[in-house]
Amino acid sequence: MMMSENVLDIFRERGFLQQITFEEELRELLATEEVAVYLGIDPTADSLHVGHLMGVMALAHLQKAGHRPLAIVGGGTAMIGDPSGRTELREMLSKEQIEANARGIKKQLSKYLDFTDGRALLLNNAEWLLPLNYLEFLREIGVHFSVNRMLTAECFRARMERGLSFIEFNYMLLQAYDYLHLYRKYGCRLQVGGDDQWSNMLAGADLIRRVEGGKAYVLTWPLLTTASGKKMGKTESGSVWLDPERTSPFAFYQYWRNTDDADVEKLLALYTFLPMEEVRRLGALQGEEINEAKKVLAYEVTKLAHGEEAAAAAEEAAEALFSGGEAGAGEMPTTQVEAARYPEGIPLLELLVMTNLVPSKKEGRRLIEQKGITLNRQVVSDQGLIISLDDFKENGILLRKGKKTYHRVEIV
RNA sequence: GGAGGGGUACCCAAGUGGCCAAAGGGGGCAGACUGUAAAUCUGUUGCGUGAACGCUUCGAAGGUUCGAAUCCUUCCCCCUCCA
Repeated sequence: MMMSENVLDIFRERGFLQQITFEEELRELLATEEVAVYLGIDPTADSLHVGHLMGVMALAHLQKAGHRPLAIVGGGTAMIGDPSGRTELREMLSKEQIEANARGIKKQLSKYLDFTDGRALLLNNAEWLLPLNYLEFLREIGVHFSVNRMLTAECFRARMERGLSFIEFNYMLLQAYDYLHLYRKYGCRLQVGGDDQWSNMLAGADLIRRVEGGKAYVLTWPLLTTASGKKMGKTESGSVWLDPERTSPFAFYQYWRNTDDADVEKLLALYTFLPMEEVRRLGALQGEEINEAKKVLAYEVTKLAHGEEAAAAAEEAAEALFSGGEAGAGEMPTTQVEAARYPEGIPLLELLVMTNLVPSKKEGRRLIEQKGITLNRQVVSDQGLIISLDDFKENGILLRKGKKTYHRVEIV
């Protein structure tokens, strides 16, 4: 296999490297062979969210470099719940639920990975975890684990304070077993994941060594928080999803567009495929100019997730809205209201609640009082405002909450 | 199983009979300033068409009282120490 650049270098340069085992050996391996690489994904919903994207990008880089991604949805392990980084017992999912989620996830992964001819695989670990026999498992796998050692692992230590159930304690064994299984069946020799998975992943590589005498590697990337300390992909209103039904491409675009100055370069490196030269150039822009970089970031990431057309539309809509123009009707959340139900016109407060712009009328009143609501770009000051049906233009009316939240209302 | 401590709003945390829809902080939302950034400052932060008032809310259910987050009873959950 011929490559000009080792994936590890790409990883390092773009910020995907936190910890790694046997770096030189792994580098050599990645340079000379096609390696099957394991990434675990939690199937807690039928869609990925931005928090998953780092792993997806990592796999994409690996695939581009000629390797074979194995994305594993933890159907079996989701029935247990990973204690890492959690303070409470995770909720468990039903089998049907997990299968449905896996289908949704695969569809999204296909935008980043090539699944044709088995060049990448999406597997459900329930397939090999469910048939396990407890006694056999203990004899085969359990013997290789030292409780003393496990307790020293960071992921359990944090939980010692609050208490850890036995079922959660077993999570490490199962994930280790996954790796072993993939090693046996697919010759998988690299597991990648977020740094919180480090001990679980090491346990797997260890198990492979003990049981099969095989050599397997582990690589983690840093856990990302934004400059303002939030988890990547989380907003106040919840996760930013890849599913356009959950997070519209416009909202998705805006999420990236509103990146902290300090994060732009890092995010460009991690979440786009732009050459690093370009990433650095954009990241170096100062003051107002860095907005250019944010636009590129938003456009590129949206393009990957939703396609070029959607990205362009989102960009255009944003441009129009923030520079005072009118955006196309399809690019922002829209609510349709039956005219017949409001012969007298529609009270604005009701509309605000209806569109989910505010959770209650009380909150709506507060917003109006604080000049936070705009109707067709006019600040509203009358809390009792009733919008007459004549005010609806061709495109309906445009509500704005604060500076960035837009919502269109049409009558039908 | 035994002994002790504790469950208050989105989170942390005060409050131990009325002045409590509940201090303070964090977070959120909005405004000003800006660049759709950050920082800062201001306002706001249970619901009901403003105030008054009403309704729901201090783990759950009952009870005492003119009046309960606060007192009593039972139950549930969490933590610490012991076995």
